[in-house]
Formats: sequence, structure tokens, C-alpha cells
Amino acid sequence: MPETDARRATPGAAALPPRFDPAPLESRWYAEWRARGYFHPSAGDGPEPYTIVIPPPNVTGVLHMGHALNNTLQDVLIRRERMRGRRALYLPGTDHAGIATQNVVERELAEEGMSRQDLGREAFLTRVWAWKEKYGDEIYDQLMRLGVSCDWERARFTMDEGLSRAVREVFVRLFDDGLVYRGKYIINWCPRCGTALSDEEAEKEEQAGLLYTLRYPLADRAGFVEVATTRPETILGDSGIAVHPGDERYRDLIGAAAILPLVGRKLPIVADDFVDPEFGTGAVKVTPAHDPDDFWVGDRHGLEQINVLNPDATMSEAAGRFAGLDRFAAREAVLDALRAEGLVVAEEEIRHAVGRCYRCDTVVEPYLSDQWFVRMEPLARPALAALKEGALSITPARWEKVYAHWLENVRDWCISRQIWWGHRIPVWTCANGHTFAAREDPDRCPKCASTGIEQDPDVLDTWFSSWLWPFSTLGWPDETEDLATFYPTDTLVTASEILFFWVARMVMAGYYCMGEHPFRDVIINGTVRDAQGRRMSKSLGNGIDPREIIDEYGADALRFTLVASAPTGTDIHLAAEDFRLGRNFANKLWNAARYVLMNVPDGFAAGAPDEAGLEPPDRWILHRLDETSATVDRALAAFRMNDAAQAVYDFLWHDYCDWYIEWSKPRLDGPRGDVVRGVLLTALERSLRLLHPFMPFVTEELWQQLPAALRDADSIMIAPWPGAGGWSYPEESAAMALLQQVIGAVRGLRARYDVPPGRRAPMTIAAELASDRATLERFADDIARLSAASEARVVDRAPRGDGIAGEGVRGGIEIAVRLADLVDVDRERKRLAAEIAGIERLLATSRAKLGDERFVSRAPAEVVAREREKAADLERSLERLRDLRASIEDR
RNA sequence: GGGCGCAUAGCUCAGCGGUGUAGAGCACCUGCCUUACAAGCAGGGGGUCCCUGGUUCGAAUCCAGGUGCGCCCACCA
Repeated sequence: MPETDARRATPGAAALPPRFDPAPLESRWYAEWRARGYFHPSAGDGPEPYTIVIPPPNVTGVLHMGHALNNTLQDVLIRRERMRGRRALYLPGTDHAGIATQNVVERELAEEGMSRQDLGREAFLTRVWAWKEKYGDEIYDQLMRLGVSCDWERARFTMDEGLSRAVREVFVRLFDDGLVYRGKYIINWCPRCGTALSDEEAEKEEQAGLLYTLRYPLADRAGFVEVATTRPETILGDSGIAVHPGDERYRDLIGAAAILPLVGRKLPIVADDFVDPEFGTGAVKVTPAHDPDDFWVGDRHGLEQINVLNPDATMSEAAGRFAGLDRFAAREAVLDALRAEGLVVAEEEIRHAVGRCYRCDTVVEPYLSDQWFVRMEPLARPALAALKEGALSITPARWEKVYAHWLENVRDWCISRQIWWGHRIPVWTCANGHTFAAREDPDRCPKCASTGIEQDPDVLDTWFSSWLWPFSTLGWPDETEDLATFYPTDTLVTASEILFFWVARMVMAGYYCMGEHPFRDVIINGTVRDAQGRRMSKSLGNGIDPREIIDEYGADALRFTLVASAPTGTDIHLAAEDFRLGRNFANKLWNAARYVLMNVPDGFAAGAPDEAGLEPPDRWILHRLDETSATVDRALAAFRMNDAAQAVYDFLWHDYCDWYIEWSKPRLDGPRGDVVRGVLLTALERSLRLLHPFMPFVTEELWQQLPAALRDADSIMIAPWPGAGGWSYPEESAAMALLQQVIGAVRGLRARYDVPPGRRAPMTIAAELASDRATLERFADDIARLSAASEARVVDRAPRGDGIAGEGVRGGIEIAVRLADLVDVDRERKRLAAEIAGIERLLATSRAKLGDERFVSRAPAEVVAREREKAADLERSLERLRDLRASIEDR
């Protein structure tokens, strides 16, 4: 840029290129903040703490948009509280993600032609740990690029020594309290992963299937009974038939028996309320080992449990001649055999829910096996009470109902998994059959001192460590200073999918272990979807990689766009180009700062502006700044991060840049130049602080360029959060609003009559009120300059006739311009006709309203008064337009 | 089968403690390289506020029913 004017050649301005380039400053500032220890609050005595624990991403995880949104929201809250002077702890970590991680390593092994069984348990675990050491921290690097201010010195992993101790401690406590039990139950079995899944991990999916009606002969008499099934292969495990006790059709059969085809087993016919007489034939085959309902029916009626499946979903020995077949092959084989005997009487297409493994999508099998469970009901009680007593809130509030409903109907939690990677269940059995849980690995049985002890081979569900996350990460079960300082945590931000998996269970664990809620507020963030509204997924290939967005537009752009794009809890639909919103805003801010810095001479004595020297535009922008700051505070208190982001955006772009900077231009060289400089700097500095939680990098970089006297900290990160500046100037604000309206009207007129930008026509502004006139006269030059008029003359009555076009600004104020030769008369005639018709229409509506006795008598007086004003305004406009039409026709 | 949410401009969404001619961003059109920013500036076009009914002086907004879409829960073989 030309540096002809020495005053403008400041070091600050010279350092800023006209285009904002985020990459270099992001890495520089992140390293700097970290090195200075800003992320690491101290425990013990000190200011009020504020804590957020991260929802730990899987160690196998790669940063996706969901993480980016979730962690940005948390960082916004954390950075603001830090600026407010609280000891803000954002505690990061990762989850060992049992099945997911084991799958990754098993896949690696498979490529080498090996299985985990080939390696053996010890060697396999060594290998998983090696994988974790190598790749486990990658997600941290990705989070750092987002700019999140996590305390990396406190990062935890769910299989850390400390967290493993916490897991043991809780398990043993639950065990000793009788809340852990082992039972033979129907669980969801994933044949591919070879493990049990909790109910939450088995995702139900509606799909098309066939419902077969099968005919079973009766045992001791002629005839048959018909039953329906979608899984014919399971008939091999049938051990009874159930009908509804009140079902007339089957009354005689209760107590009798049927014969299971292909097998010949005798099936007692029992009566049970669970049967829906309306569905199918009203008779149900009972397969206690392969269906959860049937399990309970069998339990009530003492029916045999016959497991016809192997863990890999091939048919077991119990399946007789079908043994060894895969379950789906067996289904066809059984059907063929039944058809051969004429026992398949109907096949019907239906839609039904099929469970699938949430990790690998394999169809899960209801499967009878020995598993460990946690009794949930006693744990759920305080978690439910917390909500009702207000110790816990969920935003958006509608999720509170969902949370409560789940807790009220909570089922026991299957916590054992038949995999190797995870916390091994701390239960041992001795040679004499004693079973016990222990905090430390024992070498003998505590009851009989037998040394022949064996540990349960299974590991715990991954969530059994993550439900302890808010306190295990702070050192529990030890009474650490961290725990005393930072627990309970304050805000938990997470996705709705894990409300039950994780959030509800954390609340339970919080009360059970700590006697206190683990966090005060739960924020449910929405799902980031693609432009078509589809969930971003690997298989669809429609995901937007946050790292690519950071590379292209910068972390600030990514953060701002995500936060500003949707209200809390609402899904966000985004295409990659949409992130230009944030990129453009960062660039706008950058250039606004460039402008200010270019116009602030070296050594400018910056300080709070002296109120006495302030003119209306100065007061207006400071007034707006205070309003914005209040809006941001209100929005953040209600966890409406999008509204807060939007408020700062609107202020900076539309108030500060569009108007105040433009006002400032001619004044900088005038006698009040330094006042304007002071206001420019003050407003910029404060809005940088307001924006910092959302866009940490660009705000820090620009803030550092400001005169040192304005900054009372080494970094904007630890600068105070802006409160009210005490700038309340409603009158000046109203005056400025009037000017903006007038300028808008003049610009509109010019555009409407195609006045070329070079042509500076004179405008006349008529204002009836003397006070309005005074304001307009005072700023006539600004009006002319900002609307590209050659002159703005202020009068009390608009001139009429002689081709003068007008534009009403509002009651009593009008803009007039002599059309002279500027206008195509024909076109203008048409335009006028349309406008007159429009106004006549509005006037008719308004008059009808005012003529309606019911409106006048029943509506509030002020509403009626406003309606009268409106009608009067319309009448005035109409009169004006008719005059104009007449004067055009004259020509 | 229950529960919850959504339906407003071509797209993504505000507005919905009731009141003047329903807003923003993107996209589109017109004119501007005005020395902070063309990643910008100024102006503009574009909407039976899903449908039906009700309450009211007045409904995008409140109520009821319907339709469509989405999510969650659930043992219909």
C-alpha cells in the first residue's frame, strides 16, 4: 500500500496483510498458550472452579464433525468461564473402546493371516497396547488443531492404572452390596464379535422378513396346532407351546401336548398372559434359549432351555441333523424339511425389527448364556430424583422426559463381554467353588485359602469405565486435591445417542460413588448432517473432514460456522462450502482491525473514551456494544451458543463495520479524530474479547496488535470477560437509527431511478419535527456522503409537483428528489401505478379494521392508536404519489 | 404399539411471551475494483408461513384433528 501519509505507516498495520491467513498463527498461538500453562488450572485454594470433562473419544477415533461441534461448544463455555476469572478445567481423555479397538487390531492380524486365538490372550493384549501407544494420541493432535483449551497434563485413558483401580473399586462395592449378579439370561449375542451386547448396543432396525406359519401335530389326539415364526431354525429349540388363558379356541388344549416336527419332542401346551390372541394364530412356540419373551414364559412354566446355536451362530449339537449349519442355511434346511412333510401352511411378508451389532452391523442373536449384570433400579432412583429436585438440568429440556422415562423403566445392565481388550472382571473362583471379587489380584481364596483360583475370563463393558469418568479422571477412589477442587463438574456436552449409554449411568455412578451429582447441566448437541440431511458416515462417504476444513478455511471458521449454524440440540445440515460463512467473518474482522490499526499512530494514547467528547455516532456504537454484550451473556447463560455467536457477528459486521467505520472515515482527520480513534479501538477491543471463545486464534492475533495500554493481560485468553461498559444512550441510538433509515431511503431512491454512482444528485429531506430536523441537519454531510448524494438539504415540508419523487421514511419524514431527466417516464408511470395500487390495498384493509366497531372497542387502545397512525401515514403517501403522478403526466 | 420433535423464500434456518407490508445467511439478478475487506460494498426479485377446523377484534404464532418427514423407546412370535 502507498505510505504517503506518515501517520498511517504504523508497524501494526504494516504487519497485517489484506487477506487473513489463519494457518501460521493457529499453530503459533496454540503452542504459546500451552507453554504458558493457560490450559492447566491449579487445584486447591483459589478462585471458583469450572469443570467440563470431555466425552472421551475412542482411541481408534478420527476427528469427525460431531467431535468438532461437541468440543467447540465445550471450549466456548470453558474459555468464557476462564475469562470470567474462574479456574476452568477442560479435562480431556480417550476411551479404550473395547470391541471397536479389538476389532481394529484383529483386522490387522487377519491381514497377517492370524487370529487373536493364534496369539493367545497375553500376546494379543500386548499387541493392542502397542497399537494404542502408536496411534492412541492421534485424536489429541486433531483436537488441538481445533483450538480447544484442554488441560493436556491431566489427560486420562480409561485403562490407565488409576482409572482401572476405580473400575475395580466400583465393581467390588457393587458386588459386596449385592448389586452385581451372575445369571443365565437371554442376551444379545453378536456372532461376529463373539460377545454379549447390552440392550443399548443392539440396534433395532425395521426390515422386511417372512413370517412362516407352521403346523405341529398334537401328541395324544388327532389334530394339530399352528404357530408362527420368523426364525424357523429356532424351532429345534422349542420346548413348549403357549396360548392365552382366555382364548376359547385353545381352551381344550391347555395341559395337552404337541409334537415338535423333525425332532419328535413332546411340547407341553401352557397358558400365559403374554400371548396376544390377536396376533398370528394365537398360539406361540416357546423357545426359552432363543427369545427373551420365551425365556420368561419357560421360566414361569418350567420348560426346558435348549440352546441350538454355537457362539459363532452355527447350529449346535442340540440341533441334531442340522448341527454345523450356519443359522441362515439352517433356516432354509429346516423349511425344506418341513415343507417335505407339508407342515408349512403359510408364508407372509411382514416388517419386523431385527437387532444389529452397533459395532459391526451383524444381525445379533438372542442367546442364552451366563453373564454378569448390574441391578439398576436402586442406582436409578437418585438419578431420577436429581432431575426432579433440580440438581440436574438437560438442555433442550425435552430430553429430560426421555431421560426420566428410561430411568423409570430401566433394565438390568449386562456388563460382561466375551472379548479380551478391557477391564477384566475382578471375580475369582477357587477350586472349592468359592466366588469372590477383589480389589487387588489375590493369590488365594479368602474363604478357604485355596491357591487354585481362577479369574473370570470375560472383560467389562466399555461403559463400565466411562460411567465413572467425571470423578475417576480426577483421582477417585483416592481423595485427591483435584477431586476436592473440581468435582462435581459443571457442564456436560454430548450427543443424544449416548444419553442412556453414558449420561444416565454417569449420574447413577456419581450418586453411588460420590454421593453427589456428577454435573449440573447437560447440553445435548445436535447431529451434524450433510446437505441432504443424511447422517455423515464412512460407508456413505458423505462426511466432511474437519481437518480439511481447517486446512482450507481455518479452525476459527470451522468453529464459528458450527456454533452459529443451529440452535442447541438441533441437527445441522452443512456442505463444505458453508464454512465460508466463518471464513468470511474472520476475514471481515481482520480487515476491520487493519483499518483501525492503519489509522492509529504509533504511541497513540488509548484509553476509555471521555464521555464529554462523544458525539451521537460514538454513543450509538458504544450503546450497541453494551447491548450486544448483554445479549451474549443472556444467550450463553441459557446455553444458546448460536444466538451468542450471531449477536457478535451482527454487531461487528453490521453495526461496527457497515456504519461506525464508515462514519469514522471523514472524522479521523478532523478535530475529533482522536475521540473517534478511541471509540474505534474500545469497541474493537471489547468485541474481540466477546468473540474470543468462538474464534480464539484470530481474536488473539488481532488483540495482540492493539496498543498495549488497552490490554490488561498477556493474552486475550486470560483477559477479563467484558461486562457492561455503562454506555446507555437510547436517545442518540434513536437518532442514529433515523439517520440509517434516511440514508437507506436515499440509496433506495437512487437505485430505483438508476442514478449512476458518478452522478451526485441533490436530495431534499423534509422533517416535520424540529428535533428530527436538527439531527438531520447536523449529519447532512454524512447523509450525502453515505448515500452518494451531492447535497442533502433539510426542510420542514417536502416540495411538491414539478416531477419531484418522494419516499416516506416514516411518519413526518420524507425524501424528495427532482426526477428532471433521470427517469424513463413510461417506466415510472407503471411503477407508480403499481405502488399506488399497493398502498390503496393496504389503506383499504386498515380502514376496514378501523371501521369495525368490534376492533375499535375490544382491541387495546394502543393497538387502535397505532392502526390510526398507520392509516394516516398511508394516506399521506398516497397523496404524495398521486401528486407525483399528476406532475409527470403534465410533462 | 407408545413417546418426542419438525413442517416459514430455491437451500439451511430465525421469528411463535399475539398486532403495521413475515426476517437472516447461502443461492439468484442489477450496479460498483468507493485506498479496511471483491472472502467486499450498495440495491433488488423471490413466501397461499403443510392442510382443515376452532378460540379471538385480530393467528405463521394459541387449541383440536389430519398429512408428510425425522428421532427415541417397546417382548408382538
